[in-house]
Amino acid sequence: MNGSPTAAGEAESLRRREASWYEKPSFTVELVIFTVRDQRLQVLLIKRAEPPAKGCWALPGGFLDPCRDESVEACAVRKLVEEAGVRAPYLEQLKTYGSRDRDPRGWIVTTVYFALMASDSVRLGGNQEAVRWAPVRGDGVTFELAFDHARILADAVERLRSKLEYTHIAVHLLPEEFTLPELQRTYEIILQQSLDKSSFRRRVAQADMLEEIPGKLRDGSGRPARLYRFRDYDRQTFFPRSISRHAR
Amino acid sequence: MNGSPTAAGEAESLRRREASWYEKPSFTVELVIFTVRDQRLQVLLIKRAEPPAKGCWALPGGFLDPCRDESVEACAVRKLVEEAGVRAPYLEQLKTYGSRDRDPRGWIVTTVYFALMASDSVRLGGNQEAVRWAPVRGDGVTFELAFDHARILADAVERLRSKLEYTHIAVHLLPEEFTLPELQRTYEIILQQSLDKSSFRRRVAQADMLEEIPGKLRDGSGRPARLYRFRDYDRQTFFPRSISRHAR
DNA sequence: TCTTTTAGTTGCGCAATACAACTATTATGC
DNA sequence: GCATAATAGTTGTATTGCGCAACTAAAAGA
Repeated sequence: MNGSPTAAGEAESLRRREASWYEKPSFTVELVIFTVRDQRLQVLLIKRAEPPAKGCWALPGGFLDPCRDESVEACAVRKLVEEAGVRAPYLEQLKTYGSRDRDPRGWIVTTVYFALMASDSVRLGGNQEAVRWAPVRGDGVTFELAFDHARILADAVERLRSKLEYTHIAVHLLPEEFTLPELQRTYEIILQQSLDKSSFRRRVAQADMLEEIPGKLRDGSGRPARLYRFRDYDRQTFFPRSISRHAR
Repeated sequence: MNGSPTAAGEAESLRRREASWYEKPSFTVELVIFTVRDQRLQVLLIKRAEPPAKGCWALPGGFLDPCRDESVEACAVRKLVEEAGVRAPYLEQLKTYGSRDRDPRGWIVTTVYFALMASDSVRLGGNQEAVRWAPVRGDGVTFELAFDHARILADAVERLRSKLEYTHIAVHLLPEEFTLPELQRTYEIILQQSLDKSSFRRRVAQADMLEEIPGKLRDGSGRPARLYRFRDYDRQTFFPRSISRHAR
């Protein structure tokens, strides 16, 4: 964007800006799409149809198109629609990965987004056999992934878990209407530990993020649970414990 | 990295990968370098010597060099040395910004890193008049910045504040040896609120991140304060309160 | 109607916290 | 030297929040 303050740096930067032979790194966008199905956290993968790593499972994504894409985020939204056939449940930038050795084709910079969606809202697009949901065990899947995608997935899982600690994003993994036991089970599946019922409900109530849907109930084998809807898609903070609490 | 699953998408992606006329977006790295000086949070800015936005203050940074830079992070480290003349106090990836309209030259993708450093460790490189520390008021500086840098700075300030809530990173804004009152004042300056002394010290003690430097004291106008050193540069977690606490 | 199953609430003991008051150690002015 | 100011650091305590377990509630099915 701008040169370094040294004269040499400026000259070099200027040369690069104007020289058409200057080789830019390639730029791609990839997605880590999570859902919870069959009592497991799952991630959407695509079988690569072209080399390199042909036949390997990989995260969906591809090259940014400066003509069609208004922004990196718009590119991610476009790929979300193309790959998973969904609109915009929850999309957040995860991190950008870029180095000389992560792809045999050379210098590639990749900005990774992670998305959350309810499993029932997914309509997988395109060739069904080249797309799959893979259950997450520990910090990744049980088989090999192309390129550095195992590392990326591990980072995404870690981010998901840590955001669960202090935000409400788990609601985006459920359908629009859900029960508190379902919400708690979602937390437990992802965090891989059971939570205390009364403490969980106290937190949810304190945060005041859900509104009850009057009258409606969802029934299973026991007493039916009340239905709730997520109220505020903008607010994110959840946790009453932070260092600001020391303020006086 | 790979094409979409549809036949049309694959063909298009293949064409792009192989066609040399395909125009990639430009890629740059920029830095938000924070320090605390004169009881204020300050950010390092550079006066642009070239158009566009010539003469405007902007965040330091520049184009990635695929020949010299091993990775995006290595590029950030290089620019940190070039611009601020420091090694590696604390460097973290903030976010990637990319859209058609953020720079008049066209599609530019920028990965922004934010760095923390002690003000006494800074040796500003190059032309002194083109480099300055600017105090942060609210979520930015009091004057205009080039491009979308005001937005980027606001995001960086927000990230810094929120990380202060649950990590130790404020220690990187202080010299290697510091006192607890200095550390607390650093938190207060950035969070813009006063904190309770005994609670603050309890937290620091619980986290067990500092080691006392025996004997040494730093004296001001009253009783001298004990000196401490940061122990562990790797660990990050700070906060005992999280939803995992509901586990049983 | 009795048992099972799941939902949802209540009450209590323990532990963490906020707040305030206290002690400690230096410099400074008389 | 002694009182005072200034800052560092500790201690005590009322309150709050939390984990835990026991309880009630509402459905299905035998």
